[in-house]
Amino acid sequence: MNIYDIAELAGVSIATVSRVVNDSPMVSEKTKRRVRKVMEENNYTPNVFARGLGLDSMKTVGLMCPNVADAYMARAVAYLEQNLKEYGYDCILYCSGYDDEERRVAVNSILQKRIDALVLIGSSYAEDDEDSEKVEYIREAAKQVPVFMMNGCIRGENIYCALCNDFQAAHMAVTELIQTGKEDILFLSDSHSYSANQKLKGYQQALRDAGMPVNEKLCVYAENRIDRVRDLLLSRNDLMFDAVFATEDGLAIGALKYAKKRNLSVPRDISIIGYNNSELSVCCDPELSTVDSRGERLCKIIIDSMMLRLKNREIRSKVYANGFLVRRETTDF
Amino acid sequence: MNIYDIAELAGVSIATVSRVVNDSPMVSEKTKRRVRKVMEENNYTPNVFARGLGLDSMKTVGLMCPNVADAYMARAVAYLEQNLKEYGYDCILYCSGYDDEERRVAVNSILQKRIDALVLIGSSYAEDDEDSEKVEYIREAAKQVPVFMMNGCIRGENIYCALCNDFQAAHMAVTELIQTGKEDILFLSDSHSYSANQKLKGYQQALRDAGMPVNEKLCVYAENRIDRVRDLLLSRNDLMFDAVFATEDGLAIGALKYAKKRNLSVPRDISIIGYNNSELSVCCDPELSTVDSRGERLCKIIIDSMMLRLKNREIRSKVYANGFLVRRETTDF
DNA sequence: CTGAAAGCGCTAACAC
DNA sequence: GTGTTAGCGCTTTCAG
Repeated sequence: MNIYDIAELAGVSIATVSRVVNDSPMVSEKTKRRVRKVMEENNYTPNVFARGLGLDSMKTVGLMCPNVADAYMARAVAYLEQNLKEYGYDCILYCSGYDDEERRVAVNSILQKRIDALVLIGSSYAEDDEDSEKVEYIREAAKQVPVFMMNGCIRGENIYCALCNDFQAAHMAVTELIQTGKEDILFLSDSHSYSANQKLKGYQQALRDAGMPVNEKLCVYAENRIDRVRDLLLSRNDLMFDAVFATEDGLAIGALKYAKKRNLSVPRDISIIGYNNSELSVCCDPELSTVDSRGERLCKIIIDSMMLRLKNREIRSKVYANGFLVRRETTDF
Repeated sequence: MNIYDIAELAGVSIATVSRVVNDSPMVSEKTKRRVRKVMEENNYTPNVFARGLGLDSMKTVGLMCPNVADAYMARAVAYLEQNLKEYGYDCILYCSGYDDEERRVAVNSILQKRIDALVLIGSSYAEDDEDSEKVEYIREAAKQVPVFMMNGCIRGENIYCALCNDFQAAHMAVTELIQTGKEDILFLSDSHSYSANQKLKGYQQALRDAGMPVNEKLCVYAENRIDRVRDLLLSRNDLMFDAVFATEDGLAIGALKYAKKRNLSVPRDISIIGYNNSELSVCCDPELSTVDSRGERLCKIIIDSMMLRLKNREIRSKVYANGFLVRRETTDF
């Protein structure tokens, strides 16, 4: 059943049918009704390919992230998909992995689908060094479609970024720790992404602002796996700390497991703050204080800007949201 | 840059270019090389829409689930996407929500994208009553594309199901509980899906097989939210139980929180078993014994069958995988 | 082994 | 308001 069939059955031309499909105002209500009736009776739906060919768009946006199995990204994808759908856009999903070459390939593949916009989810798409050659493929992509980065930041034409102000959030969280009397605060991270580095800077600045020393040794990196983190901390007898600021909830829980193994009381002997306010943070015991990094807010910003951008309106190329601390049992307050 | 440009530059006809693109054997290696060179030099990629129009396929599969933010579904989506990509298929993602009407709409929307296959993730797509009118829209969809159900089961032409043998898994888990001397085992669930009902039957059968009574009161349903479950159990003073078999890890953790609040020792006073072997199960304290419901295995089965099916081979319409118990601290063993 | 040409189903400019 | 028609870029007979 195609447009010709409908046209014939309705006794009009295909142009008219097309107009009805696109709800053009230049068709009389009467014919519209008639054509619509035929379409419904025959359960007609326009062929998306033909439509795409003509319009060079299929109303699809590409969603790309290193790994949807990650809770943070999954939440973002869920939110974006949900809302994009309401604007009539479908999503094609692409998990790129964390490897640079894989990513380049992934972006090129997804571009071939003639998506209307691309959103890159997660801070791993941007190294700290904004001008790195490594992200040239993203600038290249932006020549074809508008690129939206969630928690990443690359300066460039047609690239739009929405980020949590990680510096501010980390500063706030660490300051909180300091105020409860903690003196040796461990910075625990699993990455050197732009975002992770912002958190590090916030951590360091908070210490300086409080007139405390910044001990390089207290900055440790570990794979984001609970058992690994626990074992690593257990093995580092050289480290003395009475608080942990982790850049991911998973890391924080690793620290919690470490504390338990060491028979340390939380938060008395050791306070812990995580990041992302994920489901994990309420599973553990005691429950984890954590920074809410405003995932939903960022998604919303991205969708709103995208819709404006697709109408060729001017939009801001960089928007921040402030994180806030969710206080639970792993900190005093 | 389209097929005509390439044809001209390579000094051949568009038909030949098309053949090269599709790696047809009826082109001499020599011309193939020449054409390929031109394509690469000009960075040519065929227009997917035009291609779709001709082939009536864009090598895309539709992935549908109620909610990707759910860890189980996110993992499934991640796995499927990853592997489908290797076969040259892209994924369009559609989160349908849990409402019946939404689902119907979702399936129809996704079908309009002319996907090559549809996979329905999660047991919520199938009610226990296999012949329910409610799932007619799925049978309807199967008339257009092969439908693959992960953990759902509907009998029908062109519908293929891969499921965890939840009956067996539940039976095994509950039997384990019984063997450690537990007598009042609570069945805790959040749904009446096909899958949830299989678990219930497994639970009941295990009790019967052990010559124990099946107490209807010990079968409770709650929303899958840690705090809700905890509060619900706290409020049910009429319930006496020394073990919990939960159909989701989240529910089990709710029970764990309940135990803690009540100052019950786990697993001595109360043993707990969850379901899905999710990340949550190792976050909590003590760590959760849980049924591994073989998500990856099911995904793999689905992909393998899909590839066969798309080559018009015969495949089995229903395949089971057996679950197994991951023993951790919430049970004795 | 290669080329010419007829679609695929729709949009949009143009004519009436 | 409505119809005619020329594309959109590719696949696929059918000839040669």
